[in-house]
Amino acid sequence: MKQAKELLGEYGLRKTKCRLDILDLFLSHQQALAHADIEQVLGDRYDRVTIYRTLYSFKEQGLLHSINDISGAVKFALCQEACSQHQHYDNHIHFSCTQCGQTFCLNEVHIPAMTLPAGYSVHNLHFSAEGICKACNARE
Amino acid sequence: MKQAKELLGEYGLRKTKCRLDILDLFLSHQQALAHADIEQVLGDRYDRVTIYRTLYSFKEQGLLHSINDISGAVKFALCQEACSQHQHYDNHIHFSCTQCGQTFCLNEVHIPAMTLPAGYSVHNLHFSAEGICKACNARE
DNA sequence: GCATAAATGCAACAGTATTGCATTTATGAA
DNA sequence: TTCATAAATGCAATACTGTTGCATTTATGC
Ligand SMILES: [Mn+2]
Ligand SMILES: [Mn+2]
Ligand SMILES: [Zn+2]
Ligand SMILES: [Zn+2]
Repeated sequence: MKQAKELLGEYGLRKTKCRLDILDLFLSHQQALAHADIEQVLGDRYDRVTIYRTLYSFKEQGLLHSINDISGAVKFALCQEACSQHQHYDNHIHFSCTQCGQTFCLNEVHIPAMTLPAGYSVHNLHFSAEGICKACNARE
Repeated sequence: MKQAKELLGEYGLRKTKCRLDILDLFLSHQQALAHADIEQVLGDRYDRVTIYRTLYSFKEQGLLHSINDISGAVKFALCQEACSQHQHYDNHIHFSCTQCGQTFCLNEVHIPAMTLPAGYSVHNLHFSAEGICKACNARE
């Protein structure tokens, strides 16, 4: 797995303590993270506004994509493919576990093609599934 | 189209002025409505908290379903099929227009079947599309 | 090391949603 | 129709989420 430091370089982002720590969080977790999740871990070290702005910068540069979670919360996750500030390629499914509340990117499941009624121009598709995740199922 | 009054009766909801007016709004609009939309029309007549609680009651009884709109706003729309307080059957697509900001239920487009990786139990699927709606396309 | 632009921290603010409680209202039974 | 009761409402207070402006600090290239 790539180091936070070199990733920031690749994406044209300055290497600050806050950004390194936030990116490390994402690199060491498989799940999507909300601002509140990050604040819980790093809130005593960095201002909440800075965390917001960091997430926004990361998304802007194609390092993260945002997820409008089924719970209503906005979450963020690492982009898997070669996303850049010009184009995102995150056409995968998001799975939200109703038991543990975590959200995962299912990068291996692609969004199927669809035909909408005439008159509608589609620019983006978002597909999310809700249920019990792997870990919670295994725990029973 | 059914009258608001008889609908409230069918769904076991008391017939109050507020509920009748809010339900009338939904019956006379094809689009999904956010709390703010309703408040804009009825805010001088009913308290905003009452509007929140009305929407929640309607959803609870299976009269409305909520949509986590791509814009981040929570919107509500009439359930089409025989939804009840026990079970919702709203497995259709939601279309959000990036131009006019409106959200529509595309009840005629059903969500295709999908296979998720082993270990995940799926209980609900949510599919949303983003683009230019029929009306906005026609206007050009 | 230095100049500069970018990033940060802090305060203020706006929008959205929730809770508690007193008052009002809809409903079914008398 | 009246009445008792539970449900619905209005209002105030509060919490949560996100944004903006500005002074200060920091990373970066020279
Ligand atoms: Mn994702
Ligand atoms: Mn719908
Ligand atoms: Zn889980
Ligand atoms: Zn439109």
